[in-house]
Amino acid sequence: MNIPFATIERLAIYVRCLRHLKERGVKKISSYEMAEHTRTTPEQVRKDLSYFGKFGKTGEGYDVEALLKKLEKILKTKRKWNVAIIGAGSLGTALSKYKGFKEVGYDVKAMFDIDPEKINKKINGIPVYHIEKFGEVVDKENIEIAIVAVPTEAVQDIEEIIAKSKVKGILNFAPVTLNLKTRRKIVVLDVDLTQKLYIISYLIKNKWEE
Amino acid sequence: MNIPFATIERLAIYVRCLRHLKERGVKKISSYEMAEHTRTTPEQVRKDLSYFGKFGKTGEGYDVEALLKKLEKILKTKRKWNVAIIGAGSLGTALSKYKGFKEVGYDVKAMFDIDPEKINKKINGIPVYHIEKFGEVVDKENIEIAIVAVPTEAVQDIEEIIAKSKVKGILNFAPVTLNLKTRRKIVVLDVDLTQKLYIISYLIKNKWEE
DNA sequence: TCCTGTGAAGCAATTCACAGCT
DNA sequence: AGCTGTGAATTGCTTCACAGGA
Repeated sequence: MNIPFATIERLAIYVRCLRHLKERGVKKISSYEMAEHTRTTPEQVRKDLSYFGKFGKTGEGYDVEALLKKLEKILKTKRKWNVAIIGAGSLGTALSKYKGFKEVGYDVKAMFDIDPEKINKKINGIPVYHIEKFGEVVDKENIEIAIVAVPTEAVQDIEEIIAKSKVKGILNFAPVTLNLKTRRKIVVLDVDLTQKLYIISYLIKNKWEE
Repeated sequence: MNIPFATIERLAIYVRCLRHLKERGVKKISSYEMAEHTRTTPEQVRKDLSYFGKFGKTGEGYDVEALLKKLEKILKTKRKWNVAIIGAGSLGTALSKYKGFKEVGYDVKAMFDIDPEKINKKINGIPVYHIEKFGEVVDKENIEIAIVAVPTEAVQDIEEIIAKSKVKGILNFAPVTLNLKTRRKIVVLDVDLTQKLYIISYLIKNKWEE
């Protein structure tokens, strides 16, 4: 069966939600309550889950802890992932401080830059290497995911370096489409902050002024 | 006609792409080239544009500058927007430094926090206020968009403050669903960094290990 | 009664295929 | 020949509606 991408996106939100519920000691939850917490509908919640199995009890709802475990397994989120951040500027540094990553199993093992002032020092305890060492460090530290946080001008220079490395997935904050010339499949997800603001502007205009 | 949300999302990417092309002095572009630059298909590009009018010349393609202007107008991106950042931690600070925003017309006018060490000082030239002053500053500075960059624990405290203010749109970096109890429509867009990593993990697993 | 799980229906988005312009 | 613009076909996603278990 083909699982909708939108379902995967929501699954990640369900995991987040279930974690919060577990922390607060909530034991049971229905698809109705879940939907309220995640801006969707109960039917959607049930349908999303149904792609992967039957996790609920009729008339009762879902067991928070059990469902969380199942979803984490589906998303492969239970195991640890080693991450590198390319670009030790303000965004890269902010991301390296982000506690949320480590809490859920994403461990930033290395940062990369070209500024000699930054190289061979540590930022928040994370070693900063020259970008030339990327492939080498990726191998040594078993890094599977790279976060790209470099300015637009620098993207060209790092595309080839990434393509040649063994990295499997990229979270890209640079506002350009990465052009990875490689036979391997590399998963790329874009986070374009400016795009989000554009969309907000459009939605404001169309919700407010008509 | 009802315009697909996915179309709006792509429109923002087209704008970004056209800006780059314009800077590089490119005058003409076909839907085929556009598609290559934006990870989509030529048909999709043409269909997206067709919701808003006819911008191309048969057999020739699109005029980069003219198309850019049209799309900017559609997205209301040509006019200026005043923005506030709530949370002067590392993420908020990184966002305040982000040059991309100002370049495209989003002007960060104020930041908010509760830490007395930060209040009444400036970060990157932007004044930091106590969150209590939020409504007041929003009015005075004509702020329409708020960027939420506070830790999860702090979200509860700011939800009501935002709901009461005149803000029209929110870009939310906190990994929780905002619960804005207000009659007004406020546009909320979430950027959940952890969610993105979850999705990458899933996609890696499903592209690589089967 | 309350809530899950799921085929079927309905709706939305994408892709196809081609007419038509230059 | 080359490329746009767009109805029609197709694919994909969501919502409906209800059977069935506790």
